[in-house]
Amino acid sequence: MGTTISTDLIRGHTDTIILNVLRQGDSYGYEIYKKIIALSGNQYELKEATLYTAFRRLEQEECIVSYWGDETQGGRRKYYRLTDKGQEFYAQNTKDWIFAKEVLDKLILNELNSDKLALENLLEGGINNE
Amino acid sequence: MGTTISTDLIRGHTDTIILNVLRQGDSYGYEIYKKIIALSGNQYELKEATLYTAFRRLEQEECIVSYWGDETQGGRRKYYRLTDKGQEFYAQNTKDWIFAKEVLDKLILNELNSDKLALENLLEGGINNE
DNA sequence: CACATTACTTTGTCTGTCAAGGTACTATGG
DNA sequence: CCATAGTACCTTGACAGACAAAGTAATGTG
Repeated sequence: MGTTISTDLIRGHTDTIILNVLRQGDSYGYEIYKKIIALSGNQYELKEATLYTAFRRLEQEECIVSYWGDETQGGRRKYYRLTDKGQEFYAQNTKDWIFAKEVLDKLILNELNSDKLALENLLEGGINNE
Repeated sequence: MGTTISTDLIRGHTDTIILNVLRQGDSYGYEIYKKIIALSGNQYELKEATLYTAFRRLEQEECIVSYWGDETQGGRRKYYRLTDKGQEFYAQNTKDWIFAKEVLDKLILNELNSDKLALENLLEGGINNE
Protein backbone atom coordinates (compact mmCIF):
# COMPACT_ATOMS: atom_id res chain seq x y z
CA MET A 1 0.00 0.00 0.00
CA GLY A 2 2.32 2.82 1.16
CA THR A 3 -0.53 5.22 1.57
CA THR A 4 -1.67 5.28 5.16
CA ILE A 5 -2.79 7.81 7.72
CA SER A 6 0.04 8.54 10.10
CA THR A 7 -0.41 9.50 13.73
CA ASP A 8 0.56 13.06 12.94
CA LEU A 9 -2.03 13.47 10.21
CA ILE A 10 -4.81 12.40 12.55
CA ARG A 11 -3.62 14.40 15.51
CA GLY A 12 -6.14 16.95 16.66
CA HIS A 13 -9.01 15.25 14.85
CA THR A 14 -9.87 12.44 17.26
CA ASP A 15 -12.22 14.52 19.38
CA THR A 16 -14.11 15.68 16.31
CA ILE A 17 -14.35 12.13 14.96
CA ILE A 18 -15.79 10.84 18.24
CA LEU A 19 -18.28 13.69 18.51
CA ASN A 20 -19.40 13.03 14.96
CA VAL A 21 -20.17 9.40 15.81
CA LEU A 22 -22.15 10.50 18.87
CA ARG A 23 -24.25 12.85 16.74
CA GLN A 24 -25.95 9.69 15.46
CA GLY A 25 -26.98 8.77 18.99
CA ASP A 26 -25.54 7.57 22.30
CA SER A 27 -22.94 4.86 22.07
CA TYR A 28 -20.30 3.07 24.14
CA GLY A 29 -16.54 2.79 23.80
CA TYR A 30 -16.14 -0.45 21.97
CA GLU A 31 -19.02 0.32 19.60
CA ILE A 32 -17.58 3.75 18.81
CA TYR A 33 -14.26 2.06 18.13
CA LYS A 34 -15.88 -0.28 15.60
CA LYS A 35 -18.02 2.46 14.06
CA ILE A 36 -15.00 4.63 13.32
CA ILE A 37 -13.31 1.78 11.48
CA ALA A 38 -16.48 1.19 9.47
CA LEU A 39 -17.03 4.92 8.77
CA SER A 40 -13.51 5.19 7.37
CA GLY A 41 -14.18 2.29 5.02
CA ASN A 42 -11.70 0.15 6.94
CA GLN A 43 -8.98 2.70 6.14
CA TYR A 44 -8.36 3.91 9.64
CA GLU A 45 -8.32 2.51 13.15
CA LEU A 46 -8.44 4.88 16.08
CA LYS A 47 -6.54 2.97 18.76
CA GLU A 48 -8.37 2.12 21.97
CA ALA A 49 -5.87 3.91 24.19
CA THR A 50 -6.37 7.05 22.13
CA LEU A 51 -10.13 6.65 22.30
CA TYR A 52 -10.33 6.34 26.06
CA THR A 53 -7.89 9.18 26.58
CA ALA A 54 -10.15 11.30 24.41
CA PHE A 55 -13.26 10.28 26.41
CA ARG A 56 -11.63 11.58 29.61
CA ARG A 57 -10.69 14.82 27.88
CA LEU A 58 -14.12 15.33 26.33
CA GLU A 59 -15.88 14.58 29.62
CA GLN A 60 -13.71 17.06 31.47
CA GLU A 61 -14.54 19.70 28.86
CA GLU A 62 -18.23 18.81 29.21
CA CYS A 63 -18.57 17.93 25.55
CA ILE A 64 -19.93 14.49 26.49
CA VAL A 65 -21.51 12.87 29.54
CA SER A 66 -21.36 9.18 30.46
CA TYR A 67 -23.65 6.70 32.15
CA TRP A 68 -23.56 2.95 32.71
CA GLY A 69 -25.96 0.86 30.67
CA ASP A 70 -28.40 -1.42 32.50
CA GLU A 71 -27.20 -4.65 30.90
CA THR A 72 -28.49 -7.34 33.29
CA GLN A 73 -26.58 -10.02 31.39
CA GLY A 74 -23.17 -9.65 29.77
CA GLY A 75 -20.42 -7.13 30.47
CA ARG A 76 -21.12 -3.60 31.55
CA ARG A 77 -21.12 -0.86 28.96
CA LYS A 78 -20.41 2.79 29.56
CA TYR A 79 -22.45 4.97 27.25
CA TYR A 80 -21.58 8.47 26.13
CA ARG A 81 -23.99 11.22 25.16
CA LEU A 82 -23.23 14.39 23.22
CA THR A 83 -23.97 17.61 25.14
CA ASP A 84 -24.96 20.97 23.70
CA LYS A 85 -21.45 22.15 24.32
CA GLY A 86 -20.16 19.11 22.48
CA GLN A 87 -22.39 19.91 19.53
CA GLU A 88 -21.04 23.46 19.37
CA PHE A 89 -17.49 22.14 19.66
CA TYR A 90 -18.14 19.76 16.78
CA ALA A 91 -19.57 22.56 14.64
CA GLN A 92 -16.55 24.77 15.26
CA ASN A 93 -14.15 21.90 14.58
CA THR A 94 -15.73 21.14 11.22
CA LYS A 95 -15.30 24.78 10.24
CA ASP A 96 -11.67 24.61 11.33
CA TRP A 97 -11.16 21.45 9.30
CA ILE A 98 -12.64 22.93 6.14
CA PHE A 99 -10.49 26.02 6.61
CA ALA A 100 -7.35 23.98 7.33
CA LYS A 101 -7.96 21.88 4.22
CA GLU A 102 -7.98 24.96 2.02
CA VAL A 103 -4.85 26.44 3.54
CA LEU A 104 -2.99 23.12 3.44
CA ASP A 105 -3.98 22.60 -0.18
CA LYS A 106 -2.30 25.91 -0.95
CA LEU A 107 0.79 25.09 1.11
CA ILE A 108 1.22 21.48 -0.03
CA LEU A 109 -0.27 21.38 -3.53
CA ASN A 110 -0.18 25.08 -4.49
CA GLU A 111 -3.86 24.65 -5.10
CA LEU A 112 -6.95 26.71 -4.74
CA ASN A 113 -10.06 25.13 -3.33
CA SER A 114 -10.53 21.73 -4.96
CA ASP A 115 -14.23 22.38 -5.53
CA LYS A 116 -13.38 25.56 -7.39
CA LEU A 117 -10.86 23.68 -9.47
CA ALA A 118 -13.35 20.96 -10.31
CA LEU A 119 -15.75 23.66 -11.39
CA GLU A 120 -13.13 25.45 -13.47
CA ASN A 121 -12.17 22.24 -15.21
CA LEU A 122 -15.78 21.54 -15.98
CA LEU A 123 -16.54 25.01 -17.29
CA GLU A 124 -13.47 24.98 -19.51
CA GLY A 125 -13.43 21.42 -20.73
CA GLY A 126 -17.09 20.53 -20.69
CA ILE A 127 -18.52 17.47 -18.97
CA ASN A 128 -16.69 14.26 -19.69
CA ASN A 129 -18.21 11.23 -18.04
CA GLU A 130 -15.10 9.26 -17.15
CA MET B 1 -12.16 35.27 13.47
CA GLY B 2 -12.42 32.01 15.46
CA THR B 3 -11.30 30.00 12.50
CA THR B 4 -7.59 29.39 12.70
CA ILE B 5 -5.18 26.55 12.09
CA SER B 6 -4.21 25.00 15.39
CA THR B 7 -0.87 23.40 16.09
CA ASP B 8 -2.45 19.98 16.00
CA LEU B 9 -4.00 20.45 12.58
CA ILE B 10 -0.63 21.40 11.07
CA ARG B 11 1.34 18.69 12.81
CA GLY B 12 3.00 16.35 10.39
CA HIS B 13 2.66 18.77 7.47
CA THR B 14 5.57 21.13 8.11
CA ASP B 15 8.14 18.98 6.33
CA THR B 16 5.92 18.73 3.27
CA ILE B 17 5.28 22.48 3.28
CA ILE B 18 8.99 23.25 3.40
CA LEU B 19 9.81 20.76 0.67
CA ASN B 20 7.10 22.27 -1.49
CA VAL B 21 8.68 25.73 -1.18
CA LEU B 22 12.08 24.30 -2.11
CA ARG B 23 10.61 22.74 -5.26
CA GLN B 24 10.54 26.30 -6.64
CA GLY B 25 14.29 26.61 -6.12
CA ASP B 26 16.92 26.91 -3.38
CA SER B 27 16.06 29.24 -0.56
CA TYR B 28 17.19 30.20 2.95
CA GLY B 29 15.46 30.06 6.32
CA TYR B 30 14.07 33.51 6.66
CA GLU B 31 12.92 33.64 3.05
CA ILE B 32 11.18 30.27 3.40
CA TYR B 33 9.49 31.61 6.52
CA LYS B 34 8.13 34.59 4.60
CA LYS B 35 7.19 32.54 1.56
CA ILE B 36 5.06 30.17 3.61
CA ILE B 37 3.11 33.08 5.08
CA ALA B 38 2.57 34.48 1.58
CA LEU B 39 1.64 31.06 0.10
CA SER B 40 -1.03 30.62 2.74
CA GLY B 41 -2.53 34.00 1.85
CA ASN B 42 -1.44 35.34 5.25
CA GLN B 43 -3.56 32.68 6.93
CA TYR B 44 -0.77 30.73 8.50
CA GLU B 45 2.60 31.38 10.08
CA LEU B 46 5.01 28.50 10.55
CA LYS B 47 6.99 29.58 13.60
CA GLU B 48 10.74 30.00 13.23
CA ALA B 49 11.57 27.48 15.96
CA THR B 50 9.46 24.90 14.15
CA LEU B 51 11.11 25.76 10.87
CA TYR B 52 14.67 25.33 12.09
CA THR B 53 13.79 22.13 13.93
CA ALA B 54 12.40 20.83 10.67
CA PHE B 55 15.55 21.82 8.76
CA ARG B 56 17.66 19.69 11.13
CA ARG B 57 15.27 16.77 10.72
CA LEU B 58 15.10 17.04 6.94
CA GLU B 59 18.89 17.34 6.66
CA GLN B 60 19.39 14.26 8.79
CA GLU B 61 16.98 12.35 6.58
CA GLU B 62 18.85 13.63 3.53
CA CYS B 63 15.77 15.27 2.07
CA ILE B 64 17.61 18.60 1.85
CA VAL B 65 21.23 19.76 1.82
CA SER B 66 22.51 23.13 3.01
CA TYR B 67 25.30 25.51 2.00
CA TRP B 68 26.29 29.02 3.00
CA GLY B 69 25.60 31.78 0.52
CA ASP B 70 28.52 33.97 -0.61
CA GLU B 71 27.04 37.26 0.56
CA THR B 72 30.06 39.57 0.73
CA GLN B 73 28.03 42.31 2.37
CA GLY B 74 25.22 41.83 4.89
CA GLY B 75 24.43 38.87 7.11
CA ARG B 76 25.20 35.32 6.12
CA ARG B 77 22.44 33.15 4.68
CA LYS B 78 22.22 29.39 4.80
CA TYR B 79 20.59 28.02 1.71
CA TYR B 80 18.75 24.73 1.41
CA ARG B 81 18.43 22.56 -1.68
CA LEU B 82 15.93 19.79 -2.29
CA THR B 83 17.54 16.35 -2.91
CA ASP B 84 16.15 13.52 -5.01
CA LYS B 85 15.19 11.77 -1.82
CA GLY B 86 13.40 14.93 -0.70
CA GLN B 87 11.49 15.06 -3.96
CA GLU B 88 10.33 11.47 -3.49
CA PHE B 89 9.41 12.21 0.09
CA TYR B 90 7.37 15.20 -1.05
CA ALA B 91 5.59 13.11 -3.68
CA GLN B 92 4.68 10.44 -1.15
CA ASN B 93 3.52 13.03 1.39
CA THR B 94 1.17 14.67 -1.10
CA LYS B 95 -0.38 11.27 -1.81
CA ASP B 96 -0.77 10.73 1.93
CA TRP B 97 -2.38 14.15 2.31
CA ILE B 98 -4.89 13.54 -0.47
CA PHE B 99 -5.71 10.16 1.04
CA ALA B 100 -5.99 11.55 4.57
CA LYS B 101 -8.30 14.31 3.33
CA GLU B 102 -10.72 11.76 1.91
CA VAL B 103 -10.75 9.59 5.02
CA LEU B 104 -11.10 12.58 7.34
CA ASP B 105 -13.95 13.96 5.26
CA LYS B 106 -15.74 10.68 5.85
CA LEU B 107 -14.96 10.64 9.56
CA ILE B 108 -15.69 14.30 10.27
CA LEU B 109 -18.28 15.31 7.70
CA ASN B 110 -19.70 11.90 6.67
CA GLU B 111 -18.78 12.98 3.18
CA LEU B 112 -17.52 11.40 0.05
CA ASN B 113 -14.77 13.12 -1.90
CA SER B 114 -15.65 16.80 -2.25
CA ASP B 115 -14.75 16.80 -5.93
CA LYS B 116 -17.16 13.97 -6.52
CA LEU B 117 -19.84 15.86 -4.62
CA ALA B 118 -19.23 19.00 -6.64
CA LEU B 119 -19.59 16.96 -9.77
CA GLU B 120 -22.77 15.29 -8.57
CA ASN B 121 -24.32 18.62 -7.67
CA LEU B 122 -23.48 19.98 -11.06
CA LEU B 123 -24.81 17.00 -12.97
CA GLU B 124 -28.05 17.08 -11.00
CA GLY B 125 -28.73 20.79 -10.67
CA GLY B 126 -27.09 22.20 -13.76
CA ILE B 127 -24.55 25.00 -13.77
CA ASN B 128 -25.47 28.02 -11.68
CA ASN B 129 -22.91 30.79 -11.75
CA GLU B 130 -22.87 32.01 -8.15
C1' DC C 1 -10.86 -26.04 28.07
C1' DA C 2 -8.22 -23.00 25.25
C1' DC C 3 -8.85 -19.08 22.49
C1' DA C 4 -11.18 -15.27 20.41
C1' DT C 5 -14.11 -11.54 21.25
C1' DT C 6 -16.38 -8.09 23.86
C1' DA C 7 -15.65 -4.37 27.03
C1' DC C 8 -13.31 -1.44 29.97
C1' DT C 9 -8.90 1.12 31.69
C1' DT C 10 -4.10 3.16 33.00
C1' DT C 11 0.78 4.21 32.57
C1' DG C 12 4.78 5.56 30.30
C1' DT C 13 7.07 6.76 26.00
C1' DC C 14 7.69 9.34 21.96
C1' DT C 15 7.49 13.15 18.84
C1' DG C 16 6.43 17.64 16.78
C1' DT C 17 5.33 22.38 17.84
C1' DC C 18 6.57 26.55 19.71
C1' DA C 19 7.42 30.14 23.54
C1' DA C 20 11.22 32.11 25.16
C1' DG C 21 15.54 33.23 24.87
C1' DG C 22 19.82 34.29 22.53
C1' DT C 23 23.48 36.33 18.80
C1' DA C 24 24.77 39.56 15.12
C1' DC C 25 24.33 42.69 11.35
C1' DT C 26 21.85 46.55 8.60
C1' DA C 27 18.80 50.28 7.72
C1' DT C 28 16.17 54.31 9.18
C1' DG C 29 14.12 58.12 11.54
C1' DG C 30 14.54 61.41 15.16
C1' DC D 1 24.48 59.26 17.34
C1' DC D 2 21.43 56.20 19.05
C1' DA D 3 17.11 53.66 19.45
C1' DT D 4 14.21 50.77 17.00
C1' DA D 5 12.76 47.66 13.51
C1' DG D 6 14.01 44.41 10.34
C1' DT D 7 16.92 40.65 8.50
C1' DA D 8 19.07 36.35 9.58
C1' DC D 9 20.58 32.66 12.26
C1' DC D 10 19.96 29.21 16.30
C1' DT D 11 18.88 26.21 20.86
C1' DT D 12 16.48 24.67 24.93
C1' DG D 13 12.71 23.23 27.60
C1' DA D 14 7.79 22.64 28.19
C1' DC D 15 3.64 20.73 26.61
C1' DA D 16 0.16 17.86 24.65
C1' DG D 17 -1.77 14.13 21.93
C1' DA D 18 -1.29 9.40 20.13
C1' DC D 19 -0.56 4.91 21.31
C1' DA D 20 2.15 0.52 22.68
C1' DA D 21 1.87 -2.32 26.32
C1' DA D 22 -0.20 -4.07 29.95
C1' DG D 23 -3.94 -5.28 32.67
C1' DT D 24 -8.97 -6.81 34.33
C1' DA D 25 -13.19 -9.50 33.57
C1' DA D 26 -16.96 -11.50 31.23
C1' DT D 27 -18.97 -14.27 27.27
C1' DG D 28 -18.98 -17.20 23.25
C1' DT D 29 -17.05 -21.02 20.45
C1' DG D 30 -14.61 -24.92 18.51
